[in-house]
Amino acid sequence: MRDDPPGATPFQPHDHSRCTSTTLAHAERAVAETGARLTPVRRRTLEILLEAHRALGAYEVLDRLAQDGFGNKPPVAYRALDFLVDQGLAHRISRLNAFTACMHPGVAHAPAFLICRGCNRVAEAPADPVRTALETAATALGFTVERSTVEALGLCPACHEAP
Amino acid sequence: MRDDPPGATPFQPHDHSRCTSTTLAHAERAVAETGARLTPVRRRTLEILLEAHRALGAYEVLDRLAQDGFGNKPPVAYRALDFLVDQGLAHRISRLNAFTACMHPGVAHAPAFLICRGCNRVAEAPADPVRTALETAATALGFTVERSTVEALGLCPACHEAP
DNA sequence: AGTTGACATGATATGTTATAACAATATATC
DNA sequence: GATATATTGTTATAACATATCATGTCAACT
Ligand SMILES: [Zn+2]
Ligand SMILES: [Zn+2]
Ligand SMILES: [Zn+2]
Ligand SMILES: [Zn+2]
Repeated sequence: MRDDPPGATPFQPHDHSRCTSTTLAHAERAVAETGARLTPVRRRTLEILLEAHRALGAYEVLDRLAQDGFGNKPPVAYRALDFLVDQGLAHRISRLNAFTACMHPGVAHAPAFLICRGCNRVAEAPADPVRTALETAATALGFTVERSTVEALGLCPACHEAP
Repeated sequence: MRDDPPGATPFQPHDHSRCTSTTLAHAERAVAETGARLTPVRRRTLEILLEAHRALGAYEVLDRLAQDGFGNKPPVAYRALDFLVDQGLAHRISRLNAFTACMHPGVAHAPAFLICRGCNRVAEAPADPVRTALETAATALGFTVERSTVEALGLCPACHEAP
């Protein structure tokens, strides 16, 4: 479980190495519980995402993996990324065709993503009210929502001040 | 301006040829007002989207354009599609990397898209409450939203009954 | 009518993102 | 240790998107 101050996001300054190690430690446990394995490629892929703190394209991830001696063919990256997404350890940012480490692993959540066009960082915002509103709109049309994507593009606090 | 019954979507049965011709007629006028031109490729592209009533990939559109004697190279489709999106006559569905004709042209709107995984049709749902909720969540983190994407995947009324 | 400039289209080439299919290897289970 | 299952590696290709330059079209101005 994370012990970040409430409202912490990649936008605020924070102890990043701790942010990374805490999440990795959680991942080990969480994955084991499901019977799956956090193998070297998968673990390294998660580290890469955590180090970046922004959305990375699959091929950016792949380059780094290859540098570390793992395979250098697309499926290597896509498989690891898909695994992390399935396990709730990473998210796919549809708008960017890219991936980012989850900042709240272990907590059931379907966040809204806030994508800063200044610094490219991505934060997760609580989206329960958003999804409720979406459900309501969909239900009015007889539509049953199974999964949904909520992404906002704009400016984070830091980039807002220094454009 | 459209005169569909309120709540009409591609999910309900409707007079589709009318749906198409009404929208095209509107497009002619709306585009002219902006000083732009609804050229043959552009018009045909809009027709293609309207006929499909679902999201089409750029290359699907391109194939149909080529069959009709237009160019068969990617930029032909992408330029026409980008034009329609700029004019508010079509929308890009991020999740599908695909495009769909706007069902409410002329009305300022930033809809939520309801994507049926059964029949692949796409409907637009009013999303004002959704965006308000998103703004609220973003503002709480000091984030300024400029554009946003709201897309839901699920089942439309028809596909819900006949799976 | 001829010139000009803005817009639009055509064509070539390339870049980017993603998956299918199969072979090789590691790991768990009996 | 034999068998089944999960994982990784590799090849090849599909699908999506853009940069760039050449050519054509049209309306405005002189
Ligand atoms: Zn998350
Ligand atoms: Zn920023
Ligand atoms: Zn629309
Ligand atoms: Zn359906």
